[in-house]
Amino acid sequence: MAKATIDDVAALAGVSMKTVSRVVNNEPNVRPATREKVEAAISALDYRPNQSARSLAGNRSYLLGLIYGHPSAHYVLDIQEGVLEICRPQRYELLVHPAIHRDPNLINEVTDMILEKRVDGVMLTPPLSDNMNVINLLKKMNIPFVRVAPTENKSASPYVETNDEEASYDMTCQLIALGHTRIGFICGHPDHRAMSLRYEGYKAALVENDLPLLKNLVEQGDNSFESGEMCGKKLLADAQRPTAIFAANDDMAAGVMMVAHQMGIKIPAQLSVAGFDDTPVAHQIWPALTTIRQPIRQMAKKATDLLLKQLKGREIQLPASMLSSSIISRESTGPLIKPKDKH
Amino acid sequence: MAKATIDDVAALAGVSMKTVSRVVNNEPNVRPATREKVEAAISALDYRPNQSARSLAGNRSYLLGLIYGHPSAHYVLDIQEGVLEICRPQRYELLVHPAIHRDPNLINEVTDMILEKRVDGVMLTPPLSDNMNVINLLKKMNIPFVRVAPTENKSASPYVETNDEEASYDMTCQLIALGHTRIGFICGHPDHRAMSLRYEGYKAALVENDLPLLKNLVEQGDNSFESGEMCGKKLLADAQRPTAIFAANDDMAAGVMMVAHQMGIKIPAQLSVAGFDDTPVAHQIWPALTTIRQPIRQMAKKATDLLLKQLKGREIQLPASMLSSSIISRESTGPLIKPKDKH
DNA sequence: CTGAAAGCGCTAACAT
DNA sequence: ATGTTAGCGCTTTCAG
Repeated sequence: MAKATIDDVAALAGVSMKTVSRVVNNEPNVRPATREKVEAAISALDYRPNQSARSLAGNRSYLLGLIYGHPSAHYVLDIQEGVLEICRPQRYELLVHPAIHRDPNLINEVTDMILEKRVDGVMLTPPLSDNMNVINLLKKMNIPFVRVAPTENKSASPYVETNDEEASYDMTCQLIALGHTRIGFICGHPDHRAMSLRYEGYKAALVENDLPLLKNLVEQGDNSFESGEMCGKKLLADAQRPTAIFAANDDMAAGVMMVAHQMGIKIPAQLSVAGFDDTPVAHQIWPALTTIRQPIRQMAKKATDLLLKQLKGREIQLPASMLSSSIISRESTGPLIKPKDKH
Repeated sequence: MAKATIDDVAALAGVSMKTVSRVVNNEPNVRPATREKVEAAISALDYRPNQSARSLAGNRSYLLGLIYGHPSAHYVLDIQEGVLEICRPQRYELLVHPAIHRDPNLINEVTDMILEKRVDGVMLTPPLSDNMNVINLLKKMNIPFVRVAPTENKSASPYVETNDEEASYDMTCQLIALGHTRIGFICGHPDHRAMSLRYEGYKAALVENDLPLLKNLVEQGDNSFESGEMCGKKLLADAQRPTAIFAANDDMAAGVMMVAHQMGIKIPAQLSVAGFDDTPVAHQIWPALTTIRQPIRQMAKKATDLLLKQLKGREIQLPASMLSSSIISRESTGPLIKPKDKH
């Protein structure tokens, strides 16, 4: 059986092609009786509109582009599945594009996506949400786009965000409430601007609690497990070592825990460790890691929603949408146990 | 500036539309001089062929479908990026479809992908590589497909595979060589057929080394960390507990390690633990997990290559391709330390 | 509310 | 080696 076309359906239903088109696209101005007839014909023939033809005639591709640069597989997949959950029912498909941040070829590839694949809209995830080269290109091409968790130029496009800084502040306060005053912090990759907000939250909590910001308690990592190990080693080598370490992501926190284990430092009795992201490793590691969970999938869904609304020409009055992250308390953090004081 | 079309290019180059088409598609029978003229016009206008028009006229979508059901984000992303690496240069794009194994709606969704999105070819990853409903649908629809690591009906399509069973055999032998004779095994999800090959490898190694297959040393997990914890608890509660445990994936191995830590069992001094997959958790956990790494990305690349060859009508003489997995030895396994014998 | 006609930008088949 | 002619299956535009 050859694939049915819109003409076949029209013939079977005894209407014109255009009426079938109206039914398929849920357009108004079709009498219920006519609609039913057409729908019957559609299912009888198992008719499915040919996307290529729709795209060509309608000058729309029904394709969304996702450009991602995040190193974490879970983050990416969560975003991806969130997007699909929203766009599939509206007959939009997704083209995924892994991008290496700072890749000089990126601009070319994005141009290709727009000109050749004709994507109707684009989504950017961190750290690309802050990549001005891409943002400017998208604006120049006049193609709708949304960003997930941008930290800069927020007026450039609709976006969704989460309260990274606040969550980080809360986590730090929680450590302070447990009695910790020497709290180390491991910063994330400097290219990933959202990471610096996490550091801001840490600093704000110290200030709020009249704790000094000590330079030798802050190390610069790059989001990798290995950098967590290196920073952890430096922090823990200090005679006046911290009693708690808060890393800007879970991988680095896992690195700290690895080093602590190797040095025979007990967690959480002698050292509390906290991370950020709630990746799977967080609950699989021993002891299970206290961390912060971002609403990744919800952000992706909301962002897709904003993007599709743009495509449909609706003005977006509220370009931003804030979704909350939450602290997940596990076993890697605990109350400060004072070392025996000298008498 | 409006987007240039093939007519614009033809006009500028002073040739016919068809000649431009020939150049764009790298077809033969174009004089070098003509080709150059056309290429000059193409770059002058920054012309990019409209995919929708190509698809409609050529009755091809230049779209590949990836249907995945694997629970691990890294596995999926690795596959996805491997596919893109090969298909992008050939101007094919990828449509991703997360599928819940055994979802009754799956057949409908796949039908949609084929009929509506008109994908030219499909790739199936485990455990969908063995899903006969999908395989039969694909055959009925007469659409080319490849499978990654199928375990059954290997003649149904071209495929790529890895030596799971052999790797599992090797790992078990390695544990035996370290002196272990009571080696526990945690099986994977029964729906995931490749998992049972890992069990076969374990059994084969026991037989080869004249070791008994003890029922109370084998537990049934479901690939999750939590099931690893449960099975680990059962195995370790035994008075005659195993001195080594081999889990069919890393998540379950991590579960065993968690339980061991909680019970105060030292790894690897009192218990060796091995996993399978080399997920990130394997090297982030303490002590780092001995495991097996599959050539996921290479399998995806090879599979994409096979699929594209099919699409181009070349007969595939060698439908299968075997890529080797390898053992990654880390700190979670070590020699058997005999408990002090009673005198 | 419904329909007829005219393309969208390409490729395929067949000239030349 | 190059050009001509017809569509592909829809949406759009404009008429009724």
